[in-house]
Amino acid sequence: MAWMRSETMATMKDISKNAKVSIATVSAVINKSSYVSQELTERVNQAIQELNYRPNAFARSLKGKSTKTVAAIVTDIENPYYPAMIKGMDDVAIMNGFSFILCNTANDPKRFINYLDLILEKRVDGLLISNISLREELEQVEKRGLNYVLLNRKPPAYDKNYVGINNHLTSELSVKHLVTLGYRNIAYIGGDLKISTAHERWEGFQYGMTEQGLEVNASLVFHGDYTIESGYKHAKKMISVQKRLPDAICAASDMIAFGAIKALRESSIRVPEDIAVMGNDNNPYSENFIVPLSTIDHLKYDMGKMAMESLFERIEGKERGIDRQIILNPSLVARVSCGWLNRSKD
Amino acid sequence: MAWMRSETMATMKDISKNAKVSIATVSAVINKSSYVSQELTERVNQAIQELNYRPNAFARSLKGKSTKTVAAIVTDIENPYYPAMIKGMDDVAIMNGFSFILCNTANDPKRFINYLDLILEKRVDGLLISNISLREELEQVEKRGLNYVLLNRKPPAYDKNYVGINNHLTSELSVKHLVTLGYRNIAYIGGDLKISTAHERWEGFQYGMTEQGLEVNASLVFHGDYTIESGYKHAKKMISVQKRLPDAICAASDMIAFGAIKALRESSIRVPEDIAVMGNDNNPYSENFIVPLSTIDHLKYDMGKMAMESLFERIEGKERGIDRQIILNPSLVARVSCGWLNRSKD
DNA sequence: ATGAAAGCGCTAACAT
DNA sequence: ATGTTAGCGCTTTCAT
Repeated sequence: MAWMRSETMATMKDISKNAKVSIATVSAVINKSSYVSQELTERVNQAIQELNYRPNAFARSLKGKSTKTVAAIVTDIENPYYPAMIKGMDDVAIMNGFSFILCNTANDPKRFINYLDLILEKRVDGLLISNISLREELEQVEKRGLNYVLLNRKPPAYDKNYVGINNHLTSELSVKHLVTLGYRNIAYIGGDLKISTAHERWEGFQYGMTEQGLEVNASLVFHGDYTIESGYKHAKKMISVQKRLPDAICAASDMIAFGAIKALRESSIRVPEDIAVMGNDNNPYSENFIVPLSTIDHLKYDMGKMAMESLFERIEGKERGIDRQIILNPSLVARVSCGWLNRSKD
Repeated sequence: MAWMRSETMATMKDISKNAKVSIATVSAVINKSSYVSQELTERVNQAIQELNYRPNAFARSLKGKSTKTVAAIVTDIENPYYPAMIKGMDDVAIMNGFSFILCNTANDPKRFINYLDLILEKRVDGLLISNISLREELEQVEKRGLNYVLLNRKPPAYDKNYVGINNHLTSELSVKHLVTLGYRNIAYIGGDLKISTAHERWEGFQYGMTEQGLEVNASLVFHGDYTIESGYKHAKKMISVQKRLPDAICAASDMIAFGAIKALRESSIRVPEDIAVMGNDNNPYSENFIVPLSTIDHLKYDMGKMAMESLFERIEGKERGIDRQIILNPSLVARVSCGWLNRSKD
């Protein structure tokens, strides 16, 4: 009765009995690994249909080497930065006939370690990790001998398998855009400097300012984290402390920009009329934000895609697989939060 | 050399040799399945440390019954409706010590079938499916004898394992909110009626209108799909066709509302001053949308969570597991797109 | 308290 | 062209 939920699925043995052939023949038919006569092939296929047979992937990879499985550990699937990235990974995995285990740590370091062990037990062929900032976390990965590539964030001075975007350039682009539009007195609200991307964006900001012949005003620099709350808090502080507001804010993430704009609006300061705000990362929310946010796009889908491709090169190349870093270039997305016209300010 | 990426990991046999005990003893130590002397236990643990051993989950579930794995098939991980739902599922899976395979079909029916077979081959213990609308798709699942629970959407007249929200009520709530605020001439822009949720929301709208003693004006009703584009298109059409606009729009999803508001703004029609717009589903974008959107919250996280809990009941209860449907109640989230005050319109 | 050995479902080398 | 058989890593009786 094919329609019944059979507690134990049919096995090759069942097929071989049903089709009155040997197990090896069944295997040969399924894997097309050697010639089998028309007749037996049919009998076997027939039996497979009848018994609703599906090979057991475990038994298979017990013998063989590969489990045809890859995994990814990401810090927060609810953060809009990641879904596109995950889709990029998944698409490539599928394309290669691999299955893909997604592990969401929800920013819990304990869950991270648990996942590492789980992945080991599942004998996964490769692992993508989005967001390792601490060298110790990386060590946990390496000491387990996992085949991995890092995504997005990386620990200090890491120079191996990594795919990310040129964060330094994101800020340069921001500054250049702002300056082109006529803004010169620019505040910076950044992320946690312990995170590589935040660090790079901050460096890029300083570099960009210098390049434009501008000075970074230390009283207009804030470091927090990539959240709405942090952007809100620091903008509030800036508003209350400064007698004269800067004419632009360069935020290190769109979330920060959202928070800053909220704070600004609460004080009836208009964006972009009174002050320009530049985001960074092109969050899917940004286009339709209260004020459509000018920002820097990060090619998140491609990041995931290329990271997975890179991982597959390592998997294919077995032990070898030369370490390499892929750095994607960001691009400017001009919307309305920075205005469009050259305004002259006294 | 523990730091080396060993192509083949240590096995129980290796441990047993290293610790000079039998394989059975190793197994007993690892699973605490029978008493082992202090001394041997230590020797075994020692060897496990040294060889960096991790049990092979495959071999394990080859013998035993359960693979300790669940899967979920979702239609679109990039749609902001789902990440929270997925997190709910994942959290419960983790809690139960199961691993969780996420399958994203990207709305591709072929990928759906492929995933079904994959899941079968991996001998997954249970499956969650968000978004089956077609009876034929369900049949594919059932004929494979999979242990599943449906989420969010369901095929017509489906009365088995399902977790969703009361879509009928979402529209009732919308209408009631609108009417309370003084709106009476209400347009409806809905989704694809072949989708259960869209159908239910449309039914709920009609019911709600009647309940409020209002008539549904057929020329103000549009059915499309849950996208920005669809909302935009139908609002445009309405604007161009109607000599006199309704005083409110009830949209069947936040995306539709976004699109409608876009169209409205393009025609310099203000929201909520000139027309109120009500969303549905409380998309994470909505709070900070161009005009913060009043909408109906869907408890997406809980949907995922409860669906997974329901699935575990089925897994635990083996073959049994009574079929049941869990319907969550939505709630109103009043923001600015519908205004706050009772306005009198002639 | 410990160990030997059978067997889970499959693949692949070897026989026939 | 087809079948026999030895493992893969582990769990689990069953002996000792």
